[in-house]
Formats: sequence, C-alpha cells, structure tokens
Amino acid sequence: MLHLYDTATRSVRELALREPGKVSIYLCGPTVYGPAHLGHGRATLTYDILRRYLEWTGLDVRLVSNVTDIEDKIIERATREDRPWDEITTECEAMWFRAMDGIGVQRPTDIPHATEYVKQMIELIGALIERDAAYVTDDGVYMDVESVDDYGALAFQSLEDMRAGGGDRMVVGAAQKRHPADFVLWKFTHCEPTASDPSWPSPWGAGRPGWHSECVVMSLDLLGEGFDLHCGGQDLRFPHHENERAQAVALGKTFAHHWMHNGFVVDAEGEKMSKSIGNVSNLLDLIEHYDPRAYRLVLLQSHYRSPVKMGQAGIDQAVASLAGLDAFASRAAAVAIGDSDPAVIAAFRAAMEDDLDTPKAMALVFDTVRAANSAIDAGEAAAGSLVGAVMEICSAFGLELSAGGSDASDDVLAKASALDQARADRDYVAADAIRSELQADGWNVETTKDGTTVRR
RNA sequence: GGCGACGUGGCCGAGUGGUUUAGGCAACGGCCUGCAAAGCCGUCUACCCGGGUUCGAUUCCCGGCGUCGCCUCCA
Repeated sequence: MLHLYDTATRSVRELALREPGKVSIYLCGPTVYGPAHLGHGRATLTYDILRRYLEWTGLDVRLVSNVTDIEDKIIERATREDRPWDEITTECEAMWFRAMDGIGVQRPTDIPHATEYVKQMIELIGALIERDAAYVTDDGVYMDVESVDDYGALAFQSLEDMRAGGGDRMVVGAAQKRHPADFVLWKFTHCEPTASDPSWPSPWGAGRPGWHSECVVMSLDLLGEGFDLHCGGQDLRFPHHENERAQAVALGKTFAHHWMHNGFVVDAEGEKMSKSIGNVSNLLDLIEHYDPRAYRLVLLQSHYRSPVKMGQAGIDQAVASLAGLDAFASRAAAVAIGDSDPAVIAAFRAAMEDDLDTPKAMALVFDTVRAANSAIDAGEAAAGSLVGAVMEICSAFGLELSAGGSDASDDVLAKASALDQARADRDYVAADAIRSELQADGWNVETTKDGTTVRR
C-alpha cells in the first residue's frame, strides 16, 4: 500500500483507506480571477500523477477539487474593470481548464463551486456561533481559534508561539478580533451590492463567505467525514488548511486523515514564483511555446516535496530527454509488445509506494529503455516485455510517448522513398540533399538498412 | 523574532554510515553507418565550511556561513 508523507504527523505513513478499494481526495482548486501559472501547474500535475498511479493500482479514486468563485481578488478586478464579477469567474474558469487540458491533467471527478455552497457555509458558520467557536463583530463573523485545542497542528507552532514569535508583524483584520489569528468566516458588505460586488443575505447581515469555509463544507458534503487525503501546495498548509481543520474540529467532525503538500516552483534564481514578485509564468504561454509534456517530465524527475527550479535550461533538458523517449517509442512500435516485465513493474511499484519516488521510477524507465533498446538490437524476445513495462509506466504517469510519423504527408513519405532509392543507387549527394530538405522542415530523419523513418 | 526546508559533479536532480552506485541533459572516445541520425559500450568532473561521534561520514550530532519558504492573499 502507498506510503505518503503526512504533514500533520510529519512522517511517512501508510495512506489508510476509509473504504477498501476506494480513495477519497480533496484538492484545493483555483481562485478564478487570472490565468493559471506554473505553480498551479505543479500542484495539479503532482496530484494528477498521484491519481493516475492510484487508478493504475486498481483503486477507485474520487478526486474533489473546487473552484473558488467568491473572493476579494475577483471583486477587486471586477470593480477595477467595471464588469460583472461572474463574467470574470466564468472566463477564468474556462481558461483554467484549457490550461489543464493542455498539460494533460484529468478533470477531477467533482468540481464544486463556492457559489453553490453559500447556504451550507451559512449553516456551518451558524453552528460555529452556536458552539461558541465564532463571534460577530462590526465587519463580520470571526472564528475563535482559541476554541480549538490543537490549533497550530499544521503550522507546527502553538498559538502562544505564533503570537510570541510575531515580531513586528501587523495584525491583519478587525480591531475587534479576540486573537490575532482569528480569521473571518463571513464578511459584511457595507455598501449597496453592485454587479461587481456580490452579496448574500445571512442571519448576521448581508455579505460573503470567507475563503476558509468553502473547502470544509464542500469536502465534508461530497466526501463525508474522515475522508482519506487532503492536498494542496505548501503555501496552503498554513493558514488555509489549518483554518479548514479548525472549523471541522470545532464542530466535532473528523476531517482529513492524511495531509499532503507539494513543494514550490522557484525561478532560476531560486526564488518562489509569486504574483507579488512578478516572476510568474503563465501556464498557457509555457505550453504554447514548448512540448507540454516537458513540464510533467521535469516534475517526475524531482520529488514532489522538493522545490523545483523552472527555467529555460530545465525545459530544454526535458525536451531533449523526451526526444530520446519518443525515438524509443518509434523503434518500439515495430516490436510485438508483451506482458510487462514483472521485475520492472515490481520495482516501479516499490518506488511509488515509498512516498511517490517518481525520480527513482523515472531512472527505472530510462534503465529499462536502455535494456529494451539492447534487446531490440540483439533481436531478443525479452524486448517485448521490456517495451511493455516502459509503456505501462509512462501511461501510469500520464506521459504519452509519440512514435511519430503518423502525421507525415504523402509528399514527405515520397521524399523518404526517394531518399531510400538514392541510397540504394549510391547517389549520396542526392540522398543527403533530400535528408537536409526534410530536416529543414523539422523532421527527425533516421536512415537505416531497413529504410527511412521520419518523425516530428 | 518564532517555525520550517535546503546547500551534491558543467547543468538539472535522486540517494546513502563503508563495498559497483541513481537517472536525465551536455561533453568526449569507441562500435554501428556511405556520412549522419537513432541506438549500444565506455570516460569525465560531487557531496558549503569547522568541530564531534565512529574503525570509517557526503550521509548522524553540534556550531558557522549561505539560499529559500511560512508566520498576511497565494498551488
């Protein structure tokens, strides 16, 4: 069974399943007010790889990932551009899924929206007030973090330490907050609602829900108490996940059993990609200019918890590496694929079960490719099962290899034949000319004694 | 100020108390080829610094230095 690092216990432990054969996962999704960036790509690819792996092992995976379509950033943008807020969220959500399609991330099984859960969030907030875990101030309803005994479990810091270590940081939020860490559950709308600034009625006054409530409500509604795994980027660990957990705990509900957080994407200088620094790269730009598989490969070759450096050089290396894998797929197309080599598959599984050791698994893929190439060269029967193992692993990773050539036009194929004819005639000047011509058109040309193959 | 992560060869990036030790990219040599390409074989650069533990440390401990993150919206 899969062993995964659990943020809450800070240890690698078995991912226990609530129901045998089924995995329930909640992944915090995007706030839709702008384009998806590299950081979003890393998170979604990480969990896409996890999901595909789990499915490959035969588990029934339910992956719930929300869309946050109520949020200050959305309202700010709508107000600035004088547009209806939901025009922005609709547009950005469509853009988000275009990016996800582009990098080959499968759709979650459920995609709840915050706007669909306002009523339930109000119920949740009401229950928290009833239990004396939340209180009303002039500008909203706040969660009383001191009502939660183990608040700080994901921050690895007690409330006292947080306050003591606060240094000269400003306390953000209302002056009426009981504790600096108390967070907003409901924000009152003080002005008249506009098309850019949505508002919902509540028992405490018109307003909108705070960010931390939606994920609690949606995860518990769709997955139920004690679901298996809650995941997201490192930056969500605190305060977002801590605060989600606090609400569930305050209500006496069992929340996620296991917490998984992926590392950041950093730029070439090692700095985190962040909107405020302005070094964010748009995911759609990336996949427009490069092979979208390159990003997946970069991530597969590093551990999900490590920071990943994303720069020109890294992408170029991955592209070169993919060329090798595609070349393999091309020559492997001529081999009768057999049952995947059991030793390779066992090694793959062992690597993955150990906290998703995809770097080790990729090393295994490259080793197996080499072994398969040698077997093909030697005409050995083992080639088929080695090829099969490589294909099976790549498929479990969502890494599609391209055997190429299928999009070659008749014209290109005619040139390939002409090249073979010229070589047969020992007219190497003509042969080289044809090859150069094809290469200039972007084809990889391989002339062998069995004839010429062309690939993109 | 508190909490946390990290510092590996030309580059990216795993891993480990010693024995052969990732893997990728790049470079170089060889085989193959009409020449290339692809493929195969081989070579080359490593574990931030100072102490300690140990028969032995890149790996464990302590202390530096450096980089980064969280503590505030952020995948």
